[in-house]
Amino acid sequence: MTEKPATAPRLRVAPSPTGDPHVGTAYMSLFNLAFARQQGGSFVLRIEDTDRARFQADSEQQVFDTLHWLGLQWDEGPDVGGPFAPYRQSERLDTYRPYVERLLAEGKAYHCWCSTERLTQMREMQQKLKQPTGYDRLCVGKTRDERAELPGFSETPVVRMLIPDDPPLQFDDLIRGRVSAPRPDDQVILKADGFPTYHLAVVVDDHEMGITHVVRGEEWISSTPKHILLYQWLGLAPPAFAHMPLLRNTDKSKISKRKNPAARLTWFKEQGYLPEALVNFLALLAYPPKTGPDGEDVEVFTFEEFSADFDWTKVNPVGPIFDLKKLEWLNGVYIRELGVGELASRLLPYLERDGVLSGNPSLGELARLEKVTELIQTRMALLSEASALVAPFYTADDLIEIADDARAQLKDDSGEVLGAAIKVLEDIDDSRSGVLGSESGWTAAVIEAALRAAIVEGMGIKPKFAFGPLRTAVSGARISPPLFESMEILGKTSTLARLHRLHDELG
RNA sequence: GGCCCCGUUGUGUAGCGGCCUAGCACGCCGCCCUCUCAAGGCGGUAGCGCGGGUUCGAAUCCCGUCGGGGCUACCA
Repeated sequence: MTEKPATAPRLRVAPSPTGDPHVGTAYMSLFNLAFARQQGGSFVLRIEDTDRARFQADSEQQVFDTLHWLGLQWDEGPDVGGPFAPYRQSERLDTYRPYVERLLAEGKAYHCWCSTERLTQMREMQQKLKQPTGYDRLCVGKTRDERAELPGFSETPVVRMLIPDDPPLQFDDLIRGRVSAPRPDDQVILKADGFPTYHLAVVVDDHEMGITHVVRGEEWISSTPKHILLYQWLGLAPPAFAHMPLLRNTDKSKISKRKNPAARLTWFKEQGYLPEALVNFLALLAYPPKTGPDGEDVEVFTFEEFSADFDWTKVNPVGPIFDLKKLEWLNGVYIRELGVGELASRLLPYLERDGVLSGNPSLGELARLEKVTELIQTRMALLSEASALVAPFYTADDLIEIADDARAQLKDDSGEVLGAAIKVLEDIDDSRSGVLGSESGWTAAVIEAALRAAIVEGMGIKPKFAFGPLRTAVSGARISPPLFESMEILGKTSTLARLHRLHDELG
């Protein structure tokens, strides 16, 4: 690990393991990382697992996997360790305890024995009376026994902040400038189960871990006064804050897994998005692209390029709608930029998943895949789209199924066209010739010339209708990779078998 | 309800008082290329929420209004 200067910034992302990793976590990680790298600082991954009710055991590993997949690498974290370990809040309970004791001793916090039922009732009443909601301080200044006399008592107390009359309600934000926030109520900082709430844990850990910049979603603006108050009470210098805009669903609400499948990070991999395309896309949300030499926007770029001149003040505070259209386009751009071999190997997991290839393809199958990949590289927006295009090349000749829409396009003369094609293709010599001899007569160019001569010129049929039936016979589909190249890859025997099959069927 | 954040074409953005008859990209539409579909090339469509100010001049500044969003938990 390289040595960081003492003044280098330290940033963190702090997801909670409560289910499928959220796209917002990747979004926050990206901006945190961009700044950390630019400044030669550190990026920390901390797991905020203080909510034992929503905790999901496999979620943490999924966070690791998805962020790794995206190439957003952290310097310190639960899996890689670091000077401020542990990086799971559930393992840091002893760290929080003295802070709570101190606040209690200094009268800045107090025990509260109010039951959940009483609290709920109180809140409902406040809402009904259109009063601001907030704890009514029934427990302030009372001992356990005094409180136990009153209704709505719970044996296990929580600890609450005693918010003063004049709490700090403004702070400076790197993105928004001077920001105001609501007056907090007496927030719980230690739950009945002994776990801290987010508000206490985040302040303590950010301090203990030397975090200099707190970058998080806009949803936290209203909680920031509580955090600043805690910093003040504990005599700590608060970090710099940057509140990122929230990603939105199409209806402008905060992006959610229920309304938007793209809120789940794992979804992108399933769908066949490239991680570099997703990262690029995320960097375009609420952030302007650079301008090229001709005044054009440069919208395709690497993380390094993004990081190089990243600037918080350029972040747009308006929450962008997460619209997949541009991401699909970007994905296509990245697919086209890949080397053919690289693309083919990235296709493998999808082809296996869709049953096109086995998990252990033969050398011959792989060689063919590379040839096919070349044909379909410009024909995909998503990696998962390859399966349908590739499948005919790995299907036995007598198992090619003719799709309904392809069959519907066959015309009365399709049989004759197929017959003519068969006749002329049979005459092409596909034997390897010459001593150096890798050349065969069975090439796309030769095939095309023969077919054109026989059908287009010989029969006077327009190319579109001349080749349609052949495409259907060879691929079983209305849309396919280029026909002549496909025939070359399939080989003479296979091509003729498929033509014969449809020809015979049409009578 | 209260408090807070925000408001440029369908989407992402540029614009920071005159260079704006508002630029770029994606999308969409059309044309070209063409064996299908893509890719590629060319062209087109569409926007400053509204109302007041300030100013010689406002998308840009101020106020109001409307609209959207967030928070308002012993969730993060």
